[in-house]
Amino acid sequence: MSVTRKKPVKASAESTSAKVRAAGLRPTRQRIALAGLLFRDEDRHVTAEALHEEAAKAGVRVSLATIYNTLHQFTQAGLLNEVVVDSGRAYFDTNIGDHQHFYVEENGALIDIPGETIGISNVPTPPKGMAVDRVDVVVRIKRA
Amino acid sequence: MSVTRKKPVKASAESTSAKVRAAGLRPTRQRIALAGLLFRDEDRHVTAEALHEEAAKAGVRVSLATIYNTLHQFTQAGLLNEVVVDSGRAYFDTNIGDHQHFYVEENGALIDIPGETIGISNVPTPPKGMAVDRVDVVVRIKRA
DNA sequence: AATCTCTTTTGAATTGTTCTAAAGTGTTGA
DNA sequence: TCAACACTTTAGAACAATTCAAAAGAGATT
Repeated sequence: MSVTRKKPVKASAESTSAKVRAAGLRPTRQRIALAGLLFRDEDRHVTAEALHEEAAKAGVRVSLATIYNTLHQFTQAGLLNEVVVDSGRAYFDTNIGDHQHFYVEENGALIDIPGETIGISNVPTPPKGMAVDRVDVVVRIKRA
Repeated sequence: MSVTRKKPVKASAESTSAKVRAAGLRPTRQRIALAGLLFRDEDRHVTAEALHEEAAKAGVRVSLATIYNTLHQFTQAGLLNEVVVDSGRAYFDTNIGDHQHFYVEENGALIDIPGETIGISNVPTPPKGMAVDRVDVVVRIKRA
């Protein structure tokens, strides 16, 4: 069977607002604008700094503090996932489904690996009283 | 069959010195002391800050900058592995063999998972011109 | 011991992120 | 519609982790 690649529908301003509201957050100018940038296209990966610049280029005036607040709120609301690949900066991923990443250490680029690609088996039972939150797989790649 | 758990031999001052030298580094007082702390016992995980404190308690005077230098040099020499589980601080692991980790987000603890436990299959081919450097698996756990 | 090179150190500098207090804005009910 | 309130945003300070730079110190080699 062919893999069903969900082509995201270009979100309208209204649906973006609705999405923010649905997340339990007030649809403020900033949040709507950032959601618009984040969920407009294909799945994407951003750092706070990168999104800040992108917003600036798009003519949206948002403070860096708000970028951080928003990224965390969206993450908490399940709209984003945080990806840990670098001790030094945080990446946020609009793809909240089960999947993994290639990480190009050289330039900090992240590339999605569809969730059904890699097989992970025999994840051991956590210590008493603990439960698995999630299993992260990062395939670090470099120039051949 | 039973898993062969290599019980590390208590490294002598001489062998520690030799280990540092073998790594292509001058066996200075600081490096020998840090190697002594790091490779004395079982496999262990440290942060720069933690090792700094530990050294202080052990009566070894080493600057934090040297801790960082040394951890990186040891890593580059293949004596340590860096583990990325937290965008915020770097962990170093004296276990340089193939294995994975449980990561307790709550308190930042790392727990080794023997390399032969988890099965990873079908790691996809990296983009043209790239090669897999390594595959990291982190099992994030939390209080049940 | 002289010399050369590699190391360590201190403290400043950077980077990424969070905090704080004040000003601003969405929402609600009269 | 507007007041009133709670939630947000903002600028800038504060922080934490790490790196850098210049000068002093210490192995190695002769």
